[in-house]
Order: sequence, then C-alpha cells, then structure tokens
Amino acid sequence: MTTRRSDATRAAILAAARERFAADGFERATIRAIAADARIDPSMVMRYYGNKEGLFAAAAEFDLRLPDLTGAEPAAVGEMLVRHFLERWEGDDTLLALLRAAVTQEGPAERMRAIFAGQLGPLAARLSPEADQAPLRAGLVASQMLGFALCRYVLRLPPMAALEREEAVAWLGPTVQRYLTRPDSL
Amino acid sequence: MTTRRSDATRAAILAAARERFAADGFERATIRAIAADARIDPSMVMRYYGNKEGLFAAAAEFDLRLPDLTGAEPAAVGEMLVRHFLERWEGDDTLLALLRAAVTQEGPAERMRAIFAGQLGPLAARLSPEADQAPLRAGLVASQMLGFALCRYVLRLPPMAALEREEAVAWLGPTVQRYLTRPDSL
DNA sequence: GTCGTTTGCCAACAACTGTTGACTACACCG
DNA sequence: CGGTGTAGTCAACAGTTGTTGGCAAACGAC
Repeated sequence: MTTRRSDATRAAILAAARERFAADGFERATIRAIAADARIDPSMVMRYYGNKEGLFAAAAEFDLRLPDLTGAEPAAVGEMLVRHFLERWEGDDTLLALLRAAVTQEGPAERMRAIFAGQLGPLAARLSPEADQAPLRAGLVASQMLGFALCRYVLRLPPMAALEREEAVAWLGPTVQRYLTRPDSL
Repeated sequence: MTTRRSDATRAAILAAARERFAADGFERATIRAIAADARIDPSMVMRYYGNKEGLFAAAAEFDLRLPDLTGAEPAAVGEMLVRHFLERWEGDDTLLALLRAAVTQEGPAERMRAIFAGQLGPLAARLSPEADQAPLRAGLVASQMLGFALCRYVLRLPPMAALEREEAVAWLGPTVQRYLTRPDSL
C-alpha cells in the first residue's frame, strides 16, 4: 500500500489539471484537454478522481504556509506578509486555479473562504488590538491581497503587472499593516 | 427609425442577460436560459446580437460615473470614492457580470482594463503628486476596490459581506486616499 | 506457468451547447 | 385591400462535454 504503480499517472493528471484550471478556469478546462496534457485517456481521470469536481478538489489542495511571525518586529508584519503572499502566488499556480474557479463555482468559493478565514484568521487574532475583530481584519487583508492578485495575474492591468515585487511590498505593506493593527477607535 | 417595434424585446434580452451573466458567469449563462428569462426564442438573441460574445458586449456596457471631485476637500476624496464604488456595485449588476466574465474571457478582461485605466486614470492624474504615477495609483485603487468587491459580492467572505456600508468606507477610505495622494518618497 | 488484480485504451452514450434556416403571423404603407 | 418587411416560432444541425462500460495488456503472488 506504500506506492502504487499508478502513482506517476495520478501525479501527472494532477499537475496537468492544476495548469489547465489555472489557465482556463473550471468550465473551460476540459477533462479531455487535461488528459491529453498528461498523455493518458480521459477515462483514467474519472477512475482516479471520480468526476470533474473531485479532480478539482484534489488539484486545488492549498496551504498558504504563513510564516511564524511570533518574535518578528510587529511593525514589519505588513510588509513581510505581502512579500510572502507574492512568493506564494508566483511559485505555484494552485491559488490562481482556485481564484478562477471560485468566481463561478460554489465549492471552490467555500474552499477559498476556509483558507483565508482559517489560516489568516489566527494570525490576525494575535495582532489585532481587539480579539473579536480578528475575522474582520483577516478579511480586509484578504480583500487587498486578492484584489492585487486579481489585477496583476488575472486582469493583467499593466501598471500592476509591471510592478517589481519590492515596489508592491512598499505600496501594499502599510495597507496590510494598518488592517491588522490599526486601533479600533481611529 | 426612432423606436422599432422590437425595442422592448431587445431590452428584455439585455436585462435577462445581465442578470444571468452576473449570477452565473459567461460560460454557465446559456443563451437558452437568457431567452427563457426574457420569454422569447433563443434564435431572437442571435438575430439581434449576432452571437454570445456580442450579447455580452451589449449587456456589459458600463460607466463608473465617477463624480466630479474638483472642489471637493482633497483629504476626503478617498472616502467619497469608496462610497461611490459601493453604490455603483450595489445598484447595478453589470460590474458583477463583467468581473465574473473577465476572470476567464479575454474580451471582458480588456474591457475591465479600459474602464479602470480610462475612467479612474484621469482622476488619479489630478490628485497624484507626480503626473506620471497616475496609472500606478489608479491601478492600486482598482486593486483594493475590486478585491473588496470580490470578497464581498463574489466569494461572500462573511466579515466582508456583513460590513455596513459606512464601516467599509471608514476602513477602505484611508487606503484609497493614500494610494492617490501619498508622496512618492515615502 | 497460472490466476486475479491493476492499468490502460477504445468506442460510445446522452445531454447540452451555440448557431442556423425555413416557415408563419403580424404590422404598416400605398 | 394587397404587398412588403419585420417579429417571432419551430425544428434541427454539428460540435463538445462529462461520463460509462467493456476489453486487452501488464503485473505480481503463488
């Protein structure tokens, strides 16, 4: 039960699926195209992943891998987070696949909610001046990071696509910082 | 040539198309479903709008209707802009249709770029400390506003969907303000 | 070697898609 | 009233989609 003979095929399917879902979105990425990329028969996709939704669920498994920021300079957290998001976004097209699908599919949208609430929430809870504001602050950070990713990687707004990574950090860092740590009263 | 007998039908098609495109996205909104909503035959859609892309192009005509801010308190522009965006999002689902389609279709994406560069750009040009930074600043504003709309209306992240309008203005206003007017050096 | 299981391919299905063309009914102009 | 163009209906097309079941080859245990 350690490694099946078909593991290579399964992995090839997942890799092709991620690429296609990221590039084309859920509906336009067809099982036939994914199977062709993986050089196997479309029916294998069904056998291993049940149906298209199951394939997407397997291909779009994702973890933000937020760094441990205990001990980090509290005032630098915003910039560190933005930098981490950009790296995460550019090194892996799973998030892109998830975003493209979440816009029209309820399943992926729910997963998106779970990722940002479940992984960003705890971090916000440690930084927020008031504990009960953590979900709100995590949501605000998500809105800026997802909006930037949307403009940069999906819509390809020229000025956003052209930004150097550290320029983006310099512009977005203070925003994220403020969303996480701004006192409630202000 | 003033009013054709078919103008009511044309309008019904456009209204149904906007709703369907906004709710389901470009691919999942079928011509048959739109025609059924408008209580006409699918072939009429083709006759009046040529094909599905033509229908979308007609249904997703959009103008941000940015207010004239000359004379407004410069420090209040951020909040005014956020308030205007929220009203525009909620009073009309064209932008929602455009966003859902732009994520997977090049045509709508291009229109989105044109809207935000062409309409937000001039406003940024009047407020930006340095003229050549206007596109960048307009893009940053777009990233925050589109990100918020994405989280609130599309993904329905609970803390974003639950915000009162003026709460959203209080949180996002300063961000937009900073993107428009922050000195370059900082 | 033999048998059961796994892996893969092939062909086909039913449903749905955008799109087309022919045909009917209505309205308006003379 | 007759004739012309517009509005609308109907049925069908060709292509694509997710999905299924059957069959052949390769493998591993005995």
